[in-house]
Amino acid sequence: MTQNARRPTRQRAAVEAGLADIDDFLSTQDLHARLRTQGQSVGLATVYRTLQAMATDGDVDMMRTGDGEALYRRCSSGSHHHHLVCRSCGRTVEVEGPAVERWADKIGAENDFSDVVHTLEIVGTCSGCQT
Amino acid sequence: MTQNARRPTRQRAAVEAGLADIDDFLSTQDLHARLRTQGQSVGLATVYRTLQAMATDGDVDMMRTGDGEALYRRCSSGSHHHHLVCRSCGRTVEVEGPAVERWADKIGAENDFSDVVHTLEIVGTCSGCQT
DNA sequence: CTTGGTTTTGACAATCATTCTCATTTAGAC
DNA sequence: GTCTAAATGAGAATGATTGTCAAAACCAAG
Repeated sequence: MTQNARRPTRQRAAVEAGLADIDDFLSTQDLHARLRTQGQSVGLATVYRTLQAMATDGDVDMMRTGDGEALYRRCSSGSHHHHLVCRSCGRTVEVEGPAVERWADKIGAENDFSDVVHTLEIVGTCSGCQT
Repeated sequence: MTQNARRPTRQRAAVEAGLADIDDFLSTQDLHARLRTQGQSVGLATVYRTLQAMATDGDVDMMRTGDGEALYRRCSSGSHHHHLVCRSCGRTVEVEGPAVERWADKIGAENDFSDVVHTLEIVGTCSGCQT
């Protein structure tokens, strides 16, 4: 399914390297800015294209902020997990739920869906942000 | 937390009525267009504000398309559920997972997060769209 | 029924992430 | 080197969403 027919280019390498530096989710714009700061010259459109391609190939994790912005993070080598995010300060806790994974896969199978993936996000107000 | 201090206005009623007509998810823009077609005069910004308010108050379901667009649908009388969406044709199946609800709440509580809500979406390719 | 204070609305400008365009530059194969 | 398809980049274009702010609607009190 995942066509690894992507060409290795300087820009792609830069994106991968930039992603490797960071442990958090960051937006395409952020990554682009970072690369620029580091003196790497990569076009914004290219960063968009590359991140999207990597997401489709499963090479990075992708999630969306509450207002629909796409965030990417280097794939923590297969360990699939989800996030508990504070709606106020953005603090993020990674959580795992094996049961959820199984449940999602089962639901997909029951309905004859293939290549099933799922996104799950828990949002709340963290203790530090409660008035 | 959810202030039901919203004022009943003609526009709010129109939005609610428009939503009641439809069984599917539709975008703010769509709803606005529909209302216009029906001769209802409601400003676009108002539809945005109203839908968002209703979503916060839990009066409508909200989900996001793959490209981040917000879709709303009249809340099927409080029954919280999730969606299995076909990445190709957009066909949507509603699914429920009580265990997931409990799990999400537990995770929130364990981390001292309050007002915990969660979003979960399962995406796959439905049987009709498999090459 | 007026008055006054507040909330809501609406038209339109402004934002801003993302996508598109298309000429130019590469990577890879021969 | 030569050729071709894929990749890039600069900037324009798109399009959903949000901001602005004066005018209109709501509600409670007089």
